[in-house]
Amino acid sequence: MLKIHNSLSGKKEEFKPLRLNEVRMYVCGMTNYDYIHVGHARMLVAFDLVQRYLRCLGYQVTYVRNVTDIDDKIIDRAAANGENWADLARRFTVAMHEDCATLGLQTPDLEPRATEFIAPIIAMIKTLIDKGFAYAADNGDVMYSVRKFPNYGRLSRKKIDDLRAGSRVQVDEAKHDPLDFVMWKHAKPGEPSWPSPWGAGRPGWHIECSAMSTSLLGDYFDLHGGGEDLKFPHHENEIAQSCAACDAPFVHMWMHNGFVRVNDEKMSKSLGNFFTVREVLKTLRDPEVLRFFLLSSHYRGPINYSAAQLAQADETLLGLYRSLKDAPPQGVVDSAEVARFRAAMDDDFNTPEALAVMQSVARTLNLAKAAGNGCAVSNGAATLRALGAILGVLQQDADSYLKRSAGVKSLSDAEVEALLASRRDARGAKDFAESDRIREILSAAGILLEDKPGGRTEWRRA
RNA sequence: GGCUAAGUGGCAGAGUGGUCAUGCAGCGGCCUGCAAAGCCGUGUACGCCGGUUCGAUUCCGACCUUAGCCUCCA
Repeated sequence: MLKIHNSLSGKKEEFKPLRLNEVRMYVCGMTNYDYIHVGHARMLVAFDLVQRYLRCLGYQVTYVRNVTDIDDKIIDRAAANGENWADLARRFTVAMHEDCATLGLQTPDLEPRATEFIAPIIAMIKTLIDKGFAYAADNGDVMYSVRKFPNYGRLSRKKIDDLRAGSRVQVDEAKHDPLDFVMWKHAKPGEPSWPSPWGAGRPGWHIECSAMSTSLLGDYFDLHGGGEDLKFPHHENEIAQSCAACDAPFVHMWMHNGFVRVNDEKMSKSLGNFFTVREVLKTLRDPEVLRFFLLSSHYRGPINYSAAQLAQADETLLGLYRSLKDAPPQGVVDSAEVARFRAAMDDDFNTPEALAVMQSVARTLNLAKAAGNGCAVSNGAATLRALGAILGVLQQDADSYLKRSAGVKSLSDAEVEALLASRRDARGAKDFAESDRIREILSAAGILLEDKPGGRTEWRRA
């Protein structure tokens, strides 16, 4: 039985799809005006995992992750670059797709872009005006009247009056109430715009997600996810819009992932303490290390990003690949271990616990190796790979993974093999001084050796 | 100020009302020509103070600390 923490109730709840065997989920994706950073990667990986596991449980999943391709930041950045805003958004969307693929993310079933949904957006705004939830302001913007929506603040547990008291928002003269938010922004000269009943303009961020999600998934769907920082006001506003426009509950369960921190501070563009996925990947043996690192703590909690942490993830993952190495194929998956793994995942996607199960499978496998029990070895490897497949890790060839290095290769594979051949001769002649000398040379070049029974020597890169 | 999370052994990180997380690092051992890897063993861990309880790291309350949201943000 799958339990998911629902932000709406603040508790773990049993997950039951609204339609039999079918799960519809929407995740707030990226506004693409720059390369994605590790914080974005965490969100992306977290919901990729949710989606994978739901499929693994046999649900037919429709996973929608949007792209915001029109927005103030895109316009500003494009202007600063002297670039066309649409080109800039496209360029960084391509880059995001590359990064997603590198991180082993599965492609969402649908990836709507805001600019493709202008008509539904306008229709929804119209409905909201007709129903009295919104108004066209004097400056040409269309605003949502927050106070008209009775449950406003329910998701983020905020009271409207508290918000008002603590509000640091500069009061916009056009707003009837400082809390009201913009759904349609009138275009200033030179800005990209679309025609609308309220004049040329562009959609606000919140209405995009309301329109895209309900257009594609219906008035009431199963899961809606995003980063914790979107809970307020973005998701709160989505609820206000969608519920009011559709007269439906909108979303069954809300999921929010925790932040990536750097020195105990949120990693964010505004603080400037961010690391792009691209630059981080350059320092790693394999992109899988970053994915594994992200999986090593629970998706709702905070995770501290540091080179030391990444190094630890690398070391642990290396150990798992070492277990997998030289295992004969065609093993039988151990259903008891799968059950343990699933129990962990069923508990609100507890990946650290699931990883612990994988460690115990690895130990069993190592034990079988030591005992020379080939059958148990291949079964263990099959199990480990099957569990890894659910998380999107451990699917690579073990030997080539181990021979990969994080930095620049100082010796080619052929050079390593040549040195090993001389060392083998020296060992054969019991010239251990020479043998150790060669091992030192290799070690200095980042090549680690393992002598196996029968005079065979294996190697990997540090 | 309001609201929300969180404080676990050297580090990272789960979890639980009373036996074990797990990984990395350390220490001892087996194995090895020596290593490495692997295996076995090994740590008076649960912010502080009260309360409930036969028993609390786990439940309740206060307090302290940190982070986040209240403005764009994954």
